[in-house]
Amino acid sequence: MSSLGQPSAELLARLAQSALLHDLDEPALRQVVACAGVRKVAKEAYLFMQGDEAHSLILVTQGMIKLSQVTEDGQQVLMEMISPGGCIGAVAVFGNMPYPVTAQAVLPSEYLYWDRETFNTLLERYPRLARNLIELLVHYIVTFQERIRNLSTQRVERRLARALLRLAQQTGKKTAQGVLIDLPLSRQDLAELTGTTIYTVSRILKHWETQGLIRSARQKVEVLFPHGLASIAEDLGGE
Amino acid sequence: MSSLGQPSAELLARLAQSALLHDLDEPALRQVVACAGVRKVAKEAYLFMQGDEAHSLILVTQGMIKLSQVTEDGQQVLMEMISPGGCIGAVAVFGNMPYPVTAQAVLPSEYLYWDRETFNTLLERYPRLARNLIELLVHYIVTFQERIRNLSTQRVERRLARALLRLAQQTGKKTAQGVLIDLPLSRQDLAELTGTTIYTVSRILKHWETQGLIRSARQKVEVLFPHGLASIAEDLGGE
DNA sequence: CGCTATTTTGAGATGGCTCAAGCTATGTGG
DNA sequence: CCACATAGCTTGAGCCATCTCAAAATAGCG
Repeated sequence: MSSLGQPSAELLARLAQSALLHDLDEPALRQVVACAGVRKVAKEAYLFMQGDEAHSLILVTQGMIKLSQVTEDGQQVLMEMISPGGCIGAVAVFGNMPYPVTAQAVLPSEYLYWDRETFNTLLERYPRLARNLIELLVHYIVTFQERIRNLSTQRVERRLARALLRLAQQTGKKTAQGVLIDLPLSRQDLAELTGTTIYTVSRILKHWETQGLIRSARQKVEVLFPHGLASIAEDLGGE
Repeated sequence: MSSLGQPSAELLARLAQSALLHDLDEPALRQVVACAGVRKVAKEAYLFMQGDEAHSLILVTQGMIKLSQVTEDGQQVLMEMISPGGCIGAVAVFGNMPYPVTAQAVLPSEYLYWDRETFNTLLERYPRLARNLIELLVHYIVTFQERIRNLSTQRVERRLARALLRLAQQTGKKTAQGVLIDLPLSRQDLAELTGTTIYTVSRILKHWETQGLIRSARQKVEVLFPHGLASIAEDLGGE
């Protein structure tokens, strides 16, 4: 394991803002970080595959990680895009099960990791850490409930609008024209994220493009008029 | 608050098997239970409404509680049926937010409850409790992920088959002919659970009934041939 | 500069929704 | 104890959002 050595103040400061490590006191934070390993991965690299035995809990510090699942019959479903500060593997590590998802870097990425036992020890030593973990899990639950609501009751166009808005907020980068979703994002990804097909995604994006709501290209979507998308996402008859 | 007084050994034994309280040592269990209140509610009664401020964490001991959400545009979605041993309110209490669901008893029910502060104190005192809570949340996440997969990739018939099988397993009661899902379960409930309409549910159930897979009546479904349902649920071309 | 992955487009099929009625247990008040 | 009211369920017909499949158009990349 490539250890951290002496973490920079800058890194510590950023870690102190992550969902997992926030509000730990200074020594606790240092101690927890000292137990972690670091790793860099190239774009496209897999951190682990669905079904792998769960060695470690991961905290993303750079890049973007895509979590997806395969159904029994081989269809892909994109569960989550994890940006820096986000956490991976909690379900597997604390549910004592193999990883339920496959994790793949969609950008060059960097992360800290703790192995199961190490983290469990830390968890008992620092109640705040347990607390953070609980809140993190709760946050996942709320997100998933929302997604279930959307899938159950909304049609594709609205689900797609919501997905884009969420991504734009999570990874958006201001440009001259609007907000660029700053990662390679294929039609395939969007389809797996919203429970539809690439054909439908393509048609809807095209439609929005002619309305000037977005601009899209290969693996790229730029939101030009978030308000317009929002009014599709929330109904109430925008346009 | 109506306190428990001296809990019966029988009750304690049952509590010791619940997801929330299992594997606590005897004194811890007693202490935790001593801090709880008890309450009984009639069939149809609401424990709380979506949006209410979250006072308490609830552990169901008798009956059956239905958790549902309303979307912004007023559509109902049934999130979960909680049977004895199950826990309610964790998301709200540990996410520091109002209840994200409405909880209604579908059978005469009974439950223990702890208020937020009390439980938080207990949580710090008994690491095992925190552990259980984490596992409980993880279990929710896994369940919800599965539901998202189903909604994203499977058609209604399969989703319905899966829902019935799960319910039969959770609350099934052996009868002469098969397994009766032992609670009032309307077409409406099934529709909200699987993201479809009562019309489609009705047609599918009817179809299955002519095949002898199930027997259904007003608010009632009895699974006669689970294997048949399972082969629909898993495809692989049963029949 | 040809290859391959991605995206678009078209045409057709269809699962599931909508809406409108009719049906049937169940319970209720007279 | 009956007749009516009601909540829950079924049924039919039409429609349409979305999927499927096939094929063409693009755009990076080696």
